[in-house]
Amino acid sequence: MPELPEVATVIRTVETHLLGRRLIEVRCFTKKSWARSTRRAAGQLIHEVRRYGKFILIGLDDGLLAIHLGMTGKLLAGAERGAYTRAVLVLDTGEVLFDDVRQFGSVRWLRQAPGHLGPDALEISAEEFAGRLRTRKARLKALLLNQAFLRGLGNIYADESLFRAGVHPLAIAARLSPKRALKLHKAIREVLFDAIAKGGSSISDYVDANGSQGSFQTEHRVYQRTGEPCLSCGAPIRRILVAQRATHYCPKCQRV
DNA sequence: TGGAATGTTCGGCT
DNA sequence: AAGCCGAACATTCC
Repeated sequence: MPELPEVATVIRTVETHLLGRRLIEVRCFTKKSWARSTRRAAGQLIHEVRRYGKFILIGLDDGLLAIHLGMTGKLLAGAERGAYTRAVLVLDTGEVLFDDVRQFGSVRWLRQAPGHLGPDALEISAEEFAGRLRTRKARLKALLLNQAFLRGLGNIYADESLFRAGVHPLAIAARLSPKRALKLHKAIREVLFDAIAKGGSSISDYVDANGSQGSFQTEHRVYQRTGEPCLSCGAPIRRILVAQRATHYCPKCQRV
C-alpha cells in the first residue's frame, strides 16, 4: 500500500493528531525487538512528523520513531484496536494505531534518519537524476525500485512513471539519452504530485489515518491493466517480471 | 490449490 | 563489483 504518495497522505492526515503531543509509550504486540527499541521513545514530546522516502519519521526530544508501512501497514487515528493492530502510539490525548496485516512494516526508535537511501524522488534535480542514471548499467525498472538509488518510488509509480515518459522498463539506465532522462524525471514528478493530490492509490486496502481511501487508482494507465488497451495507442498492456516484481507497460508506446 | 499482492533484505552466483 | 536471482518474512484473496 505505501509508496511516496500514500506515505505523504498518511502524514498529512496523522500529523494533526501527533504534533505537540506527548508520547506516553509505544505498545508493541508482535516483535520483541520493536518493544526494546521503542522504549526509548516513552515520555517524549513530538516535535515533527516528516516523510523520508517511504519512512514516516516522528521527531522526538531525543531521536525519532521510524515507521515503515511495508506492504499493508496503516496508521489510524481514533480507531478501535483490532486483530491486526501490531503497535499503539499511546499519546496524552489518545491513541494512534499501527495496523499491518502482512507484518512487513516496522516501528523502531532511531537516533537519526535511516542511512544508505538515495535522494528523494521529489527533491532530486533533473540534472542530478540524469547524472546518476549515466553511471548505472541496470534496467530502469529495477533501478527505480532501488531505494538506495532513489527513495520513494515503488511498483505502482515506477510503472506509471515509465509509461508517461515513454520509456521501456528494461531499458538500460546508462543508455538513456539525456532528453529521455529529463522526460523520465518530469514524468516521475508529475505522477507523484498528481497521486498526492488524489490522496494516493487505494488498491486493496490502503487508507489514510482517518480511514479514507485515495482515488489515484482510477488514473493508473498501466499498473494492473494487463491485456487492457493502452489509453494512448490501444495496444494491449503487457505484464512481465523485472526484479521479481510485476511490471506493466505498453509495447508500442514504450521503447527500449 | 497455487499464485499474486503497494516492500525490504540477504546470500549466492556471474 | 555491479547487478541479478531466488528465497524469506506473513496473510489474504481469488
